[in-house]
Amino acid sequence: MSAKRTKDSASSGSAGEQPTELSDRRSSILEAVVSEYIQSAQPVGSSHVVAATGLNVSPATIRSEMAQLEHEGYLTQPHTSAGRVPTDKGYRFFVDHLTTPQANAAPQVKKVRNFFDHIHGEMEHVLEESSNLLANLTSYASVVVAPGHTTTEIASVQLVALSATSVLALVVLSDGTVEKSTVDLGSAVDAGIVADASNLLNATYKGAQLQSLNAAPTSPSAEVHQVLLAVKGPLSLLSKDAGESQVFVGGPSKLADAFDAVETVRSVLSILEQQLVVVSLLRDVLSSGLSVAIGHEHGYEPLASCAVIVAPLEIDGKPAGAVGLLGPTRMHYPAAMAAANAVGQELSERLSTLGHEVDH
Amino acid sequence: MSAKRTKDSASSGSAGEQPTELSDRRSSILEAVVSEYIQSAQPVGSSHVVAATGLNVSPATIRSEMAQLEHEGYLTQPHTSAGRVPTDKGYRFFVDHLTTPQANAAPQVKKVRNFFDHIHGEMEHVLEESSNLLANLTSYASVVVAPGHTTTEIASVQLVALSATSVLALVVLSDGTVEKSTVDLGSAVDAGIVADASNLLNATYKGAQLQSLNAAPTSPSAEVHQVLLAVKGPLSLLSKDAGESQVFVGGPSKLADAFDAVETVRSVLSILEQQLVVVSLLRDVLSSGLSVAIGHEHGYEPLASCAVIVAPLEIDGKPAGAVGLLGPTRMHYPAAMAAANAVGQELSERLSTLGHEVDH
DNA sequence: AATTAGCACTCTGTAGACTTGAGTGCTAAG
DNA sequence: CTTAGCACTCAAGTCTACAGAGTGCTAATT
Repeated sequence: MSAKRTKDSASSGSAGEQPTELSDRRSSILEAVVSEYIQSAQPVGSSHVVAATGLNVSPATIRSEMAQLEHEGYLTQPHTSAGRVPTDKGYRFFVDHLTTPQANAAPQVKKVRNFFDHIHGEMEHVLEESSNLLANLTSYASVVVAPGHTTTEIASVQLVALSATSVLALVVLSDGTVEKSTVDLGSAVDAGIVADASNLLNATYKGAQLQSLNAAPTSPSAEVHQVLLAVKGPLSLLSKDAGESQVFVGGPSKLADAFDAVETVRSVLSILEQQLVVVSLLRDVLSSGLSVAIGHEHGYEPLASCAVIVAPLEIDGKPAGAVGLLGPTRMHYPAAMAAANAVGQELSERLSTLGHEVDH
Repeated sequence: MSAKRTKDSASSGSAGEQPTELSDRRSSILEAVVSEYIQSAQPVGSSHVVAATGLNVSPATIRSEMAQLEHEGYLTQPHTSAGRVPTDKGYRFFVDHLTTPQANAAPQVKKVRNFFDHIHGEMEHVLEESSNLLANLTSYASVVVAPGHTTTEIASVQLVALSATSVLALVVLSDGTVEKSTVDLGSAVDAGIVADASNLLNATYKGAQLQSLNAAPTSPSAEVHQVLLAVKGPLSLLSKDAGESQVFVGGPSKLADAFDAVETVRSVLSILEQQLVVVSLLRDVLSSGLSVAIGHEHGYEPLASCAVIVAPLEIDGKPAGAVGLLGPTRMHYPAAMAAANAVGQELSERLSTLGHEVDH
C-alpha cells in the first residue's frame, strides 16, 4: 500500500522519460488528494493526506509539498486556509499515471458479460439497454452513439403498398438496419405495378452503396415509371437521414446526484438534449486519441465541470460509433473507465457478429 | 376585468348547480392567488389580492375570505403570518372553473400549425420532434406516447438475406411501421430458398392481424420449411414487442428550471426514465376522464409536486396514444393545456392521414 | 538539506441576538 | 357585512462572537 520511501530530489530534476514527471512522494500525495476528494467532495487538508498515504512525515512536510503541487498547477485552494482540491491537470495526472486500468474491473466486467449474454432482439433495443446498463453500473449519465451507415451496402429495396394510393419505401442495409419512408403516389396505382417497380428498384440497387440511391432507374412501362418518379425524392432523402447517427442517452437523472447546483444540472441536461453536440463532443474526444476528457480539455464550456469518458465502438476492427460517460470531474475514473471499456468491447463484438445470433 | 360587485350569501348556500360552488368574490380571490403564485412562486398576501383583483374592498375583508378559503381546503399557509398558497384543490377549481380554455391560444396554435406544415419524414421522427416542440413551447417536460399496434394489420412480411447464413425478418404494418429482427439460420441457405420462404410468409400473413404471427405456415420443400422454422420464434417475439408503446420524452432539462430542490428534480427525472410508469400514468389520467391531474390526484407519490396535462391522440376517431406535459403544480395551466391540445389535435390529424402526405 | 514543531494568521461555518417587514387574526366600531 | 386598528407571529437579514480547520512561515533539529 504505502509508497516506498524514496529520498529523491524534490522537483522536476529527475531523469524521467516524461518532462512532467513528479517525484514518488508528490504523486502519492496527489493520488491521496484526488482519491479523497472524489469520495468526500470536500477540500483535502494536509493531515488527511498523511493519514491516507501512510507516509512517515508530518503534516508540515505535506504542506510544503502541496504548496509546490499547487504552484505547478495540480492542485488549487477554494480559498486561503482551506484544503486542496485537484485541478483538471491534477485529475489528468491521476488518470494517466496513478490509475491501474484493469485493477478492480472484475465485478463490473462480469455484469456486463452477463448482460450481453442475456440481451437479445433488435439492435436499437440492445444499444438503448446498453446505455442504461452503463448508467446504472456507474451512476453517471451515459451516451451511446450508434454507428452511422456511410460505408454499408444495400441489401434490399422494397415498396410495400399501404393503401391504393400510398406505398412504404423500405431500404434494408447489410448491417440489418432499415430506413423507411411513406410515399404518396397521387393517384391509385395497381398492386402489380407497385410490385414491378419494387422489383426493378431492388434489382438496380441491391449490393450498391447507399449514396447511389440518388439516381433513379428507368422503366419501359409508363405506369411503373410514374411510381419510380414518385419514390425518387423520398429515397434520396433516406440516404441522407441514414448518415445521421442515432444517440441513446441513459440515466440523465444521475446528473442530479452528481451535481448539487441545480443550475449546473440544467445546463448539462440541456447539452445532452442536443444530440448533434453530443455526437461531435464524443467524436472530438475520440479523434484526439483520448479516452478521457476532463473539464476544459474538451472545448465545451457548459461542460467545464464535467469529465467525459469515451470508448470506441468497432465493427470488424473499423471504428463505428462510441459509448460515453458524462459525470463530474470528480468522478470515479477507474471504475467508470473499466465499465465504459467493457461495454464498448462487448458491444463491438455484438455489432461485429451481426447475423450470427444464437437462439438460447 | 373587475368582477361585478354582487352581494350574495357568503358560503355554499347559493342555488348553484354544483355542490362545490364558490361565491363570485371567493372565486375571484382564488383566481388571483393562483395566478399570482404561478407567476411569483411566493405566497400571496391579502393586499396583493386586492391589487390584483381590483375589488373595492379592504385587505381585511380579503383576509377573512381567504381564511374561509383555507378552511374549505382551497388555500394553505406555509406558516403562520405568511401569505396563502393554493392547494391541489385550489388549482383544481382554478382549472375547472376559472380558466377559459381557448382564450389566448392563438399564438401557440399558430406555431403548432406552422410546425406541422413544415415537418416531414418518418413518423417516429415527427413524434420525437412534436415532443420537443411541446417542451419548447411550454418550458415543461413533455411526453409523447406513440400509438401501439394492437389493431393494425400486416401489410407485408419479408425475409431479406443479409449474409449466407442470416436473414432479416421484416414485418410491415398497414400504418407504415416496421418491426424487424435478425435471424441466424445456422447454416448457409440458398438465396432462392429464402425468397421462396419470404413469398410464402407474405402470402400467408398479408392482411392478417399481427397476433396471428404465432402460427407458422408449412411448406412442401424441406429446405424452405427449415427456414420457416428458424424464423418462427423471432416473428412471434416481434408481435409482442410491437405491442409496447414507444415513448418520446422532450425537454427534461426544463424540469431543472421548474423545481429548485435538486432532490425533486432527481426523482422526477428518474420517473421519466421509466417508460412503463410514464405510459401507465398517462393512461390512468386519460382513462379517468381528466385532462389534468394535479399533485396527489394521480396516485404517483414521487410526482406529488407535479401536475400532469394529457391530451389524447386519435387515429380516425379511435384512441391511440397520448401527449402529455409534466410540470410543477404551479404551472401555467391555460397556456400548457392549449399547447398540449393543439399538438394532440394536429398530431392526431397527421396520424389519421397517414399515406396521404403531400410533397411540397 | 530536508524535516518538523510551533505559532500567527485566515477563512468558513455556526449560533445567538436583534431588527425589519410582510402578513395574519381578532375586535370593536361604522 | 365591512373595515380600521392593533397585537402578534414568523422568516429573513444583519451583526457579533467564536470555534475549527487549515495554511504559511520561521527557527530549531537531525
